[in-house]
Amino acid sequence: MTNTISYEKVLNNFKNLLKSNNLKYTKQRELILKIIYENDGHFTPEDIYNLIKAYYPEVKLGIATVYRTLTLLEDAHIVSSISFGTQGKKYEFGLTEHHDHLVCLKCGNIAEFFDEIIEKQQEEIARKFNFKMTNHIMKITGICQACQAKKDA
Amino acid sequence: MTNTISYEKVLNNFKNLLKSNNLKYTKQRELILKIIYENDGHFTPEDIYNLIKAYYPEVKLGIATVYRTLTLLEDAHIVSSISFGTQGKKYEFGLTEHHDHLVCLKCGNIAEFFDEIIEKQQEEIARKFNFKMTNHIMKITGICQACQAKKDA
DNA sequence: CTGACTGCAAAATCTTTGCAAAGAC
DNA sequence: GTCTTTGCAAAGATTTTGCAGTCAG
Repeated sequence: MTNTISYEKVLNNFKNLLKSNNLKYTKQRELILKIIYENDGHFTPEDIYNLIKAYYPEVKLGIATVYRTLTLLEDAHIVSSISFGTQGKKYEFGLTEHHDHLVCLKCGNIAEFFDEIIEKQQEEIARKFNFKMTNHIMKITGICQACQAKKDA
Repeated sequence: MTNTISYEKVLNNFKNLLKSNNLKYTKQRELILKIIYENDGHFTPEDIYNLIKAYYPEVKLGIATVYRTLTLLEDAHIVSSISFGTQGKKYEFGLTEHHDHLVCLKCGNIAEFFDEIIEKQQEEIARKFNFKMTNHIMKITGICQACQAKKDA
């Protein structure tokens, strides 16, 4: 999903968040946010770790910091995650319009969509159950068009 | 969701499945299926392991067998699973009508619902993307009515 | 300076695997 | 009897935690 907020604004958001929680602004935290913002897509913590190692080899970084920062960013709703059972989670930039996912079982690619009717119905259902909805996810799994086109298997 | 198929039929399904794949019918496999069928609900592999230990203390059972059997049952669509990120999966009996879930973040309870409109829209979206849908899940997370009623925190 | 942050390695979870003994057919 | 299954314990995979040194404010 295309980013609708400038990186400048996002970074300021983040800085303010840190400041107001007595947390520190560090190079590692900034780069983790930046990588996710700039590389539109869905990444595992390890992906993010590797990307930073590749793009910014001069920066010291441990995988634990990636995990800790992702938790921080997710709590602040700056990133959001999508779970893959045993195979962990993937993270994406979260300050876009809400959307759901189509996950290809063959190539692992993730497409996004937004459907007004589904959103409305979800709210309706939560209301019906007196359920205070804080989040909702929808994931359609199957085979994407590209993989269907491939001859093999 | 209430079971609409008798245990007898389910068991026969399973036996046939085993036979036609040259697999063996064992006490452990039967009990795992039975526990899931009889205790309507959502269970972790460990839950299932503990339930069987409690109800059938005379049967020898290792947790690995639970995992192996759940994989088998899920492949056969006899059970289905719902993922909780790092915290593993929960399994439920799968030969019921399709339905989605409302997961309470406080008490972990899972409620179920079915919405025709959402189902239709999902198919519509898959069609739009030329996506061959094999599965779809929807999970609404939040606070259930009971937990909202509790005074604390 | 002071308290938060970091990397590292160890620990914790959850799940899978290797293997010899046991069991189904 | 043969080939699959099982339990156990060890190994894997992913994520979290403890800690001493480092760094931001």
